[in-house]
Amino acid sequence: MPRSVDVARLAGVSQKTVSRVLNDEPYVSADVRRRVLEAAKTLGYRLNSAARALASGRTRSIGVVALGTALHGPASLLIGIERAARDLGYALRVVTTVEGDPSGVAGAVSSLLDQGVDGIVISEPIDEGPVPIEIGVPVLVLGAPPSVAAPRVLRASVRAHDMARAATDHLLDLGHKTVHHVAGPRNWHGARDRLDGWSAALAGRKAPQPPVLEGDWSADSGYAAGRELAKTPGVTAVFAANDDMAIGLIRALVDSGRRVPEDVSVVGFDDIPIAPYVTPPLTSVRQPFDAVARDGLSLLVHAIEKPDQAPPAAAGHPVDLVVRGSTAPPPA
Amino acid sequence: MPRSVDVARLAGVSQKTVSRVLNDEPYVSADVRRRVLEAAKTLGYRLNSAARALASGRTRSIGVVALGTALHGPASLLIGIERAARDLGYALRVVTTVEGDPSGVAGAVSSLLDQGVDGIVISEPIDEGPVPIEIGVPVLVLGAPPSVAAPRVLRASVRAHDMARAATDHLLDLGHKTVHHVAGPRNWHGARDRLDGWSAALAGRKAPQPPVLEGDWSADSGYAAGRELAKTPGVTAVFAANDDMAIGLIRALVDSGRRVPEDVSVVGFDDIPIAPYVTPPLTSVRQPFDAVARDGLSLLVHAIEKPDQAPPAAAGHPVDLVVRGSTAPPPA
DNA sequence: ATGAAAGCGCTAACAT
DNA sequence: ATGTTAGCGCTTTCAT
Repeated sequence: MPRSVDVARLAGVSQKTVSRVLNDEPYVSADVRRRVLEAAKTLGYRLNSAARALASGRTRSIGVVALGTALHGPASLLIGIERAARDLGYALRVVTTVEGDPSGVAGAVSSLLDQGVDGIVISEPIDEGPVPIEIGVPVLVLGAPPSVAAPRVLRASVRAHDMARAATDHLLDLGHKTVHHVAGPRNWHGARDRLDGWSAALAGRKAPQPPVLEGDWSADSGYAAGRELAKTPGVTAVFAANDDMAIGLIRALVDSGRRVPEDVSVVGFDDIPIAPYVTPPLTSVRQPFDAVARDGLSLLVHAIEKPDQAPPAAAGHPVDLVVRGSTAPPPA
Repeated sequence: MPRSVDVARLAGVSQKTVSRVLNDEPYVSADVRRRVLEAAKTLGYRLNSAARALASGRTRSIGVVALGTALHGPASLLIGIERAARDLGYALRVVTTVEGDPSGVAGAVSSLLDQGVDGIVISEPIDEGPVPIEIGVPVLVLGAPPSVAAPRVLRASVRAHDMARAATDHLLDLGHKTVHHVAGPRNWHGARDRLDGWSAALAGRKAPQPPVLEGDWSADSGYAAGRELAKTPGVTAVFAANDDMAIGLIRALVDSGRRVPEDVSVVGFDDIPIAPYVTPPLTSVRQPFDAVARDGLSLLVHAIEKPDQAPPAAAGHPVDLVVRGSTAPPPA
């Protein structure tokens, strides 16, 4: 493997100058820069990241602690984090956790610290309690209210409460007297936020609060909830906590002889890629995973690179309700 | 941050001895070992991985190139890879690619090489063609036939062909004259393997090969295929290339007045967590993602740590067909 | 605008 | 069973 001295020799400059060029530092003449880059290319030279990390004290990498699940939301968020990190010039190191393992998050954080990351992202959709470990680098907590000890703790999340409220308000605006809710598992904070947003919307209109059905995010649990709701008199509008459940719900309603949206309107949550293609096309609220990941990571990188400056204010993404064919005014 | 000399001083030994203890090297007395570990704990000492990597030439990390999708299969495999790597004592660095980006895989590999990984896993369910970059470390290719240049190229994959064949044979064994197939997207090699296995099973029994319907992995595309099949006379058995499509397919059949499994039997593929809980419980073939990840990574780690020894033979996991309520003999 | 020298904190090779 | 001595390949600091 060629080293920077080899490049320097070939380009006829000092090793330090090679370092300058490769790090885009100022005070290098255009001619020298060109020669260095050419020499590097000729030799197939790559900067040694371990040496750089040792000398500079920074690894240019970010660690992520994520729940090991293939569910749409968590997996999409992880992908968003990777892209955002890469766009900001950071590599990503990932450690997954298992639901219900109490020491999981702390252990994962510890292994990231061993690897020497410049910052840590904790993306745990299920609240696993405080993280009992001292973290010496900035931390970004996604979704959950942070309960970690670190020099700098940032937070970013989708505005699930407002999004759920908008979904519910949309149904109320159409004239529905109230809106039923098929919630996600209680221990997911995202599910709780949606429940609260739904509840707040109903309270805001003084609409009655029907009992909540709880699913497990799967289309099938939505189907079961739909069978239940089809038996319940007076159901004209339902807000499901994710699109999969909404799709199962619609099938159950249709199987039970209720038309969607003529008899019952349904709103989902996530706006998954197939939402426009189901029958009827699903009204949903888009989860801005990429945007949240981008905003969160830019906060984190800011904290890493400019530790003494205050973090820039989070933008806050507009709620993106996508109205399609699954919602309509209630039957006359 | 404390360094190993600090630990050495506190424990009253040389710095090298600290290194020995922390690396589980032989020739350290029990007493010294205890003292060193205690001193390390007292100081809250962590090995500096950059220094270790620089001195040893190894990073103890593995890079993964994975398609950036939240679909069940790819996401599950990624999680399996992370766990397997961690169990083997390696950290994971992840780079995602975007479908259809021709230079994506090469670029991702290049960025992993810059980070200095000891080995690379390429987990791309869609064939993106050969990877035009020289890789100086062992490579594990998951699923696809490898077309990369590296000192050592390993491969691991689920036996999708045999699994599809077993699923199809199961239906033929029940007495069905033939089996229809709802395939995945043509550009996914997993979809092609399943198609081939299905086709081989039919050929093996000299059963007629009905035209194939192609879905996009979603329950909804399965539903569309089901509507189509419900119109086709003589359909008594269907093998769907994944469980989501199978579930949509069943709903479509039921919506069209066909009973499952009395009139039509359906087999899925993946054995996702909810497969036992749908109605009727879904017969499926389990994809052993964790096992494949484990096997593949142990091959890779072997190639990393013992470059001159031949790789151990891959075990090859038994096909795991889970028979549930969605399959039965054809109607009389 | 460029270069020389001095580490960063470990592991490797060689003592003892 | 333990210690000593050299680097690993960069960045940093200070000259020029």
